[in-house]
Amino acid sequence: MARPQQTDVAVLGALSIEPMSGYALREAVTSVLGHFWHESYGQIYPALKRLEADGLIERQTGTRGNSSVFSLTTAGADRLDQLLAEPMTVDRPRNPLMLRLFFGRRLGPDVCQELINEARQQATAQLAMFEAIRAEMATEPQYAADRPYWLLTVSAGEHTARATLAWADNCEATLATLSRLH
Amino acid sequence: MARPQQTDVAVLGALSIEPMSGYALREAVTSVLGHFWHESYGQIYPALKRLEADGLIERQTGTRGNSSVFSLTTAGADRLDQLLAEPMTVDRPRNPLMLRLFFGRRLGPDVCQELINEARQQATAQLAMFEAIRAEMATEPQYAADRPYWLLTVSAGEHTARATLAWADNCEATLATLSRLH
DNA sequence: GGGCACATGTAAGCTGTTACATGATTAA
DNA sequence: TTAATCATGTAACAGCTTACATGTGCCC
Repeated sequence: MARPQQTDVAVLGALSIEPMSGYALREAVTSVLGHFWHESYGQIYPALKRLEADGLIERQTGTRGNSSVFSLTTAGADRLDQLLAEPMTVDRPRNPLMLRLFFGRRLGPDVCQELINEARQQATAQLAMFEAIRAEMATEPQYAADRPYWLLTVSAGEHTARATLAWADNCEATLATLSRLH
Repeated sequence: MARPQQTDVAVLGALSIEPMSGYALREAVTSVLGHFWHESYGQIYPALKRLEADGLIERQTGTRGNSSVFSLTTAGADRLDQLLAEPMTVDRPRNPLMLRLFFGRRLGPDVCQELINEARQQATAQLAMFEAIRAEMATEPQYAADRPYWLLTVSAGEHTARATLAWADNCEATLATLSRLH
């Protein structure tokens, strides 16, 4: 069937920025790609094993006893470019907040308002996080060539978060009316 | 472990609006919840079987030979309310477009621009779809009590789509500059 | 010596998709 | 009659999470 190996893109991509251990890879994916991507250890370690067996990455012994540092091989870089150029898999959305709001009549306007308030708080927290990411990037001159692309994803996150806040404001008025009619 | 059964929420929820067959259920989920939810036959039919065995839904013989119409039982309605009130599962984001743009340096500015143009077209198509949904809802007085909640989800989709368009405009300027430096 | 962060990996099991198999009804 | 749509279901498999098992090195 060969669905594009999305995990491979993330792993090879991260190692293309700089060599690191599986643990650091997970850290990097969580903290840097966290707002649009996710990988668990159960995905990462088998992926590293497979990619190593395929000659796409190389393992060097790290500074600690049992630790390894993985880096891209030439074949790995080619494979990454090939994967990046493949058509993207359609994302099948599953938004549990929307599912609840759609059946919101059963929950009532006040519970719906609480759910939306949660979403608002998350969006606010995200905007603060993006602010911090921008500040941090400005202090790291070594990634200058990648930075403009990274900022595209930060900007996307900011636009989405601000859209959530605007939407939440809209909802508030509607739900207040419904609540008054109780 | 008992992760909340999200499929059950969608199935019970849909049947709470009106009784229907498994096939119609799939249709309804795809067309009505499509912009924020998804279910496949491989999920729906086993779920219907299980929910029937648990006495949460009832099966009546439909108009066609082998067809069934499912409707909520009282226990099913209770279960739905219970599931809706449960905390939402955290969504683990996986946005293949952002993953590609993050490593966009390897693709180059022109390919990135193409990817963003695709996203823009999708957002435009979505806005047209939401327009159509609003028009259709206005002609269906029987769902008046649910409509305000449904419109919350439509509004969310519209805000997100407009945010995508604004973001795409932003990106275009950045990428045009990068392209000129080639 | 104890706790924490770093580090690697596996196994069980659930979720969800895809492809397949089958058949009824309706409209052209 | 034949194609499209309606309709039900299963089996194989891919993807992913969680929990577990194990160990190192550093700092207090």
